[in-house]
Amino acid sequence: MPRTPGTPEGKRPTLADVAARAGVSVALVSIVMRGAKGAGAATRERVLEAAREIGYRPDARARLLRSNRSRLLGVQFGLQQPFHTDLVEGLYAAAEPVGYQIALSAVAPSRGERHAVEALLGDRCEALILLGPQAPAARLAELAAQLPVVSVARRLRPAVPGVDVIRTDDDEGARRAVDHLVALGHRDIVHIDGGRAPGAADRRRGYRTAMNRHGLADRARVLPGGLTEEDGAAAARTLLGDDPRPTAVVAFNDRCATGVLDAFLRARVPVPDEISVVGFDDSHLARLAHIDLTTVGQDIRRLADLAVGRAVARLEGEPTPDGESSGKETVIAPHLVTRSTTAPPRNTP
Amino acid sequence: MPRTPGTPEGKRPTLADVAARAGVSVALVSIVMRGAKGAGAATRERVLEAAREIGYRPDARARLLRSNRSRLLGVQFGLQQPFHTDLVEGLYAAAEPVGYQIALSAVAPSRGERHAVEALLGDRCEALILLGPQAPAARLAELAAQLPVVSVARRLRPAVPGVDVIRTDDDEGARRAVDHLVALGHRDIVHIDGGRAPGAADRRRGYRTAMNRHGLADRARVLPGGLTEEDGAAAARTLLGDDPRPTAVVAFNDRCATGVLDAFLRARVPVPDEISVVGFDDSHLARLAHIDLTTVGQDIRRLADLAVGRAVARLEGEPTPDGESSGKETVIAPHLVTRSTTAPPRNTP
DNA sequence: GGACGTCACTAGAACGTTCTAGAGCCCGAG
DNA sequence: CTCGGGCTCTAGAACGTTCTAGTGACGTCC
Repeated sequence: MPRTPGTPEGKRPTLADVAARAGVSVALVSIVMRGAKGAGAATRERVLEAAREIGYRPDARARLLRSNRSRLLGVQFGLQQPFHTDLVEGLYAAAEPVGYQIALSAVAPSRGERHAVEALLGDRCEALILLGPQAPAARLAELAAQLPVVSVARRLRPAVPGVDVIRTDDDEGARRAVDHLVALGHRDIVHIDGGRAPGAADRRRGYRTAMNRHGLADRARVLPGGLTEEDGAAAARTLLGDDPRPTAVVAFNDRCATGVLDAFLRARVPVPDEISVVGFDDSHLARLAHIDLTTVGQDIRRLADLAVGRAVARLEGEPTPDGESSGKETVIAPHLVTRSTTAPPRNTP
Repeated sequence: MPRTPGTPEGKRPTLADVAARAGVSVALVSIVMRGAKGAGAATRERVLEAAREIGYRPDARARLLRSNRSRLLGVQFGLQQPFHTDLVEGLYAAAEPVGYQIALSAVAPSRGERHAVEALLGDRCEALILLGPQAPAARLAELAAQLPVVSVARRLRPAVPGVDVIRTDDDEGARRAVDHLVALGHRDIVHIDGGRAPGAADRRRGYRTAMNRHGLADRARVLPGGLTEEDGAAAARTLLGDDPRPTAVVAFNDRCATGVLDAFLRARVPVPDEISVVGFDDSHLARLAHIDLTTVGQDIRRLADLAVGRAVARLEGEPTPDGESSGKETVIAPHLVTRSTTAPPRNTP
């Protein structure tokens, strides 16, 4: 087995090993490895060479232990949620340029939020970025007392002190979906909601507001849904039984919309000819050529950038302007992505 | 802001703080916190009480730094791959009872495997569990020289010294799919493959073997596919153009199969009446009521258990039996999950 | 020619744990 | 009574880093 020669078997090389080999002090090696100033060019090269030779790799933990900064952002996300995984990718990208690392902790059926957060805290993360957290406000407040907490995609009403919120304007998103459909000529527009999921209440409200605004209050109808394909399909089956069927559906999210699409397809109800469908999230799913779903896009890249930005701002000074730290909410405007699942209703008056 | 009183603002409590409060030595607190023996019942209670009062939480990093064990298993996975996320959940579950933690590092378009692994190594993981790694064998060998490496779902031919492999018998899986279809009466069975994806070659081979075995060698046909819905849909569209259409399709995985299903649905080709479809993985997707896909199930729970088991075995002794450590391969048998996308062909002779 | 800067480098103390020795105590066996 | 052995507990040294406070050596400025 290829093992670097000169290194005691099984023990990974440390600063001291590099220092010995390069004939300098440990402190100087530390300086070189960090790229800090205070080392001559020639020595620097010599140290780097020595490090390369024995395969030195800095020990992140020891490093963090000493410098009381871990430069670690803890991210809690749902393993099965496409929107979350997209977001995680954005977070990685956003954290690197500002010199932070991401520590991931997944929430899954067998692993609750509590567990996930405990792991992150044990890892000495400096701040927490929680994607769509379900924890009660009190718990979030408790966490915020210990370290900066950013909630992404979960609105907090009333605001929780110390918890920043980054979210898409769900309300506005649902309104845009309705506006789009109305502009196409639809009047019987139904909403399949997301139940108690984060953002669901806002989207419901946005839908109602828009319907009212267009004088369609009496036609507004909200069907209980959820965030999986299954929920969407179930709701769609309900719609299939209706006699004057609605001509358009605004679904809670893309997964839900996909379920709707599928149910219609199976029932031989052509989309968008007989019924239009709008999703929410603009996830990978929606973009697949064969689905090509009209949807409300959340600016994932921006959400991620802002989440990291807020956390970092809290960490690096930002001298808690008023009072203590009130918990700032940043709302991003969504945008409608028009694809092929929406069209004017068949019998436009 | 609620802050634990008695603690210096902004600094998290340490063993020393607990010790001071409980009036004992630091070492004793350490003993109590670890649940090690060597502390009296009364003192133990008193220490725990003190810890609770000031909100003490052990510092994982310092802990690991000292005891040269990190008890950390580094897991590399693809953010967008349902099969991987399912597996990750299983890994969490498998690691906990044996006293190990999981450190996650995601691979995404913007974040290559190299990057992901570097992060894990920096975190001082004791072993690496790589889900469907694409890295060249040489790279894996290099890693294996430093620490135990387990490759899940990627076969290594020839075996890489020091790298254990845990995988499903892809070959057998594809054979079972074909057997099932043949038993139903199908003869024109096409395979939509996974290109260069891990496992694809084996599934292709299994398909061919089974076709031969049933005397259908001349009807065997492999269409280039891939691992996304899009790939499946594209291949399905090709099939739609055929005049004597095949009566059954074995897709590389569930996502691919879903794409196939969708394309057929849109073309008004009823499944399974006119054509049967089999997937691979038995992912969440396949189980959705409205998809209800016949598929080849991989025993995810078992794969996860074994992966953790192999890593731990390497770590805890297992005195490298023969020679050095040859790299052990464990192959799990897949099972066919019959759902509603397969049926006898319409015109059974 | 002394005071002062700057530059390259170093010694040694942190950081928050765990671990190794060993100290003090009480109890029962001889 | 003494000895050994078990308990409970403690002091202090690790672990691999970074940071603070230097030490010399060499210029530069009046």
